[in-house]
Amino acid sequence: MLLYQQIRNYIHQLLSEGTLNTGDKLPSERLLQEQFNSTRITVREALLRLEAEGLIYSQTRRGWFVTPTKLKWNPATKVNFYELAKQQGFVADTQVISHQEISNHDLKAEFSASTLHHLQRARSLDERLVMFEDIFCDAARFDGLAEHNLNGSITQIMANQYATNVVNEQCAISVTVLPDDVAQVLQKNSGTPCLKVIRKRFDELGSSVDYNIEYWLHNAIEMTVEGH
Amino acid sequence: MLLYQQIRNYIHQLLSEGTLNTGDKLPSERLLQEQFNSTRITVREALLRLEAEGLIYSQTRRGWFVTPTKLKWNPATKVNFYELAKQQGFVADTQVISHQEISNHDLKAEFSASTLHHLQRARSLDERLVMFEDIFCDAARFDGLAEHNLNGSITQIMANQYATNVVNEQCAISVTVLPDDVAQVLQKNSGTPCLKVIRKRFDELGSSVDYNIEYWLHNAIEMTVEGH
DNA sequence: CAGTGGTCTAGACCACGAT
DNA sequence: TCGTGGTCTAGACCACTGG
Repeated sequence: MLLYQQIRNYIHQLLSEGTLNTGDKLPSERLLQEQFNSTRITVREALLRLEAEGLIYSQTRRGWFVTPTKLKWNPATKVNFYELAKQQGFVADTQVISHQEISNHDLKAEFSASTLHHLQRARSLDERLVMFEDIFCDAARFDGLAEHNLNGSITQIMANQYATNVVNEQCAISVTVLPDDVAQVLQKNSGTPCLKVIRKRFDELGSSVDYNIEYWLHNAIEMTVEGH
Repeated sequence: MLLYQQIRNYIHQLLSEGTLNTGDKLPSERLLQEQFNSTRITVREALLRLEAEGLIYSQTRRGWFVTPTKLKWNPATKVNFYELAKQQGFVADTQVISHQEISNHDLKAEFSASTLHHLQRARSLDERLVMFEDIFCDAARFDGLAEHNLNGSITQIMANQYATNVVNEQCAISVTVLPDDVAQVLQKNSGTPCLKVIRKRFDELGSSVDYNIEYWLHNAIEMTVEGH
């Protein structure tokens, strides 16, 4: 059998035995290298595949760690992130990265408005950064948005402060890697795999409420969808 | 800037310029190595990230190629795979890998039946293998299933031959890598990233019709979901 | 300070694909 | 037969983390 597969199987075994548990640190690359009489290149080959598999993740220059349980999320419901996380035993947190109004946007197909809010946020579960989002919405319609607490649910602010309710939404979900600027915010290497979710949300009249782009660490989330 | 990022950017540029188009073969690893005065390890670092990004894929010992357009698929509708593919300009195909009846299954939670059909199929778009699925259903309820053409829509067979209609379904979607046996069927390396979709489908009475596990090449599919 | 992962060099052998 | 990607060796230097 291939050497990197042997190493991979070895880690698999440590995981299934319970020798390694959620959040634990793996043996260092150099230790594994010695143990298998191999080289770091080959050890990393195994570790990178385990990462793609969603079982482990790395923290730059700190080590490799066992991935915690995934958050189960249904994109077709109006989610309250905090509530959802709490139900599943996580402590959630949100931080605003930036907020500005932009006038030359390329979302003409979505918004007739010339000026949009552009809000960037990052979210974490149990202190672990797992998601980054860009939120775009009509600046005139949601005038003074920044005066509210942008760390919580935007949906709730829209409902309570602006009498705007989301009744419909479309998601497009694909697998890709974090863009470089997002990777930096989430303290990941550029090239880290992720789940990209583009959400368009509409009100009762069928006009756009907001347009969101979410990047989830692929090993932090599992999506559920119900049909019919 | 990092060398492997330079190489990655170079390929990005070839793609956006249109120098490289859908299905085209990339320059060989050794050619890129010379061009950047580097080594194959570093070139592969760049190529593997482009693969994770979904932009290119490799065919063993044939080369690296530009990924075709993704199939857009809504898991919450009753899909006819062929129809969907045709609408989007693909030629679809299905092949049965194996079919057997199993009696000691670990789907007790889903099926009270002691014996199940276990059908394995692979599907391709434009001759490119993109999906593998395991289908489980009650052997007694769908007695003689194998006598029908299993290359087409199972949903249709169930409706027409067994008066069974799916009215409800639950999907769980996550990112992982192809299991080794699946990778072999799809002619991929073990460790290739994929989208794993587990679908449970129910009839009017709320009992399980079938239980499917689908593995999609992550760069072959984009999912859409509508809510409310 | 020592230990870690991130990046990189300069080679090598192999099995398989195309021809 | 020759070119390709797949795997592997045996080192190296760097920037950062943690004690």
